[in-house]
Amino acid sequence: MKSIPMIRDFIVKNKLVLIYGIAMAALIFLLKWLELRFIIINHSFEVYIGLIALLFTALGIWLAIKLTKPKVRTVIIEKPVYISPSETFELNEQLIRKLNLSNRELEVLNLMANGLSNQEIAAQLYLSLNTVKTHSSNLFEKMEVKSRTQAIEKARRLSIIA
Amino acid sequence: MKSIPMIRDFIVKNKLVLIYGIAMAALIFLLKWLELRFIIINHSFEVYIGLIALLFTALGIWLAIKLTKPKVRTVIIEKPVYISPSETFELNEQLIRKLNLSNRELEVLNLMANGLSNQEIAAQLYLSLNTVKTHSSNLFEKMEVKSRTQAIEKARRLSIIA
DNA sequence: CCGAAAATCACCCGAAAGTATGATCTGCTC
DNA sequence: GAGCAGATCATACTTTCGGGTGATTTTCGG
Repeated sequence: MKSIPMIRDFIVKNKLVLIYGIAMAALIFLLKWLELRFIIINHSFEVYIGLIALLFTALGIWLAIKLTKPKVRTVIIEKPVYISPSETFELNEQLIRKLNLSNRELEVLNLMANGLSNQEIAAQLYLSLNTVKTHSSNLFEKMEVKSRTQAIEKARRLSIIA
Repeated sequence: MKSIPMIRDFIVKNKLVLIYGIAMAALIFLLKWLELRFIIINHSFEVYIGLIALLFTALGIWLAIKLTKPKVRTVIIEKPVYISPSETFELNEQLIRKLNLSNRELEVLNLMANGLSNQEIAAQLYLSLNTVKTHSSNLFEKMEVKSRTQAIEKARRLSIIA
């Protein structure tokens, strides 16, 4: 019969829940007992409710903390990945065409990816700051991103830039 | 993806909460049944108590989950190294060590490189916006850059991030 | 246990980034 | 020549970033 091992397995897996359930039952019966014992506590009803609330809040906190998985120390694993120096990188022309990025927008994108600010890009391309902003705004809209860092990340992911 | 352990963790947590909720309900209904069967007492009172207990247990769980510091997870740094690595490799090692970036700073750097805003990084790491700013400021200083895009670019160039 | 480093958070402020809108100007095509 | 898209620039505005400073708490090695 498999039922015995299954039951044991169930018990092991749900040990905490079972323990808690039993504790719950005990607590509830204790409360019932208290209630019966001090049946004349009409005046301290609010105190009673408050105690219940406090108790069960603590119980919830305890439960959550108890069942939250143990803390794990942060470990830095340095994992060297050797890659070939041969430039297998190809600009994804098709993708660029699909995104419908203009030349200027691509230039701006590349300079962005090199860490240049809008002001520096403007100087590099002999444009005004406002023009760079316009290009970058249009770029973000076409790429469906909301910031230069997202644009850089997506462009790299799509192999639009090196 | 770093998010997967967190998602799994979230699911696990909720599963436990659900299990607990069901157990609670079962216990309460059992109690009610017992009460109806054998005792004649004011009904609404126990229902009220039960609801209070449920509510505040949920509150406790929520509080604990919300306020508990997230467990730190492993930071895996993949370092692509080009062939003829005898010098480049050492150089990167030295640079990384010389830059003396802390774990948190590296985490922030990686999330930055994924295009996240400071606000999003704060949410991801369960930090305040101010803390993320502090980390990024320290990061920029250590890396000798002046903006997040420069940090991303330099980190890529130095193979500190993928 | 103590001190240093790391991590956390707060407040203020200026700079940069990003949004929205509109206006020229140019080159191309129908 | 009309229409159109790209490029250019502007103004005005909101949001985000980054620097500076100071503070408390955690963590960890000696």
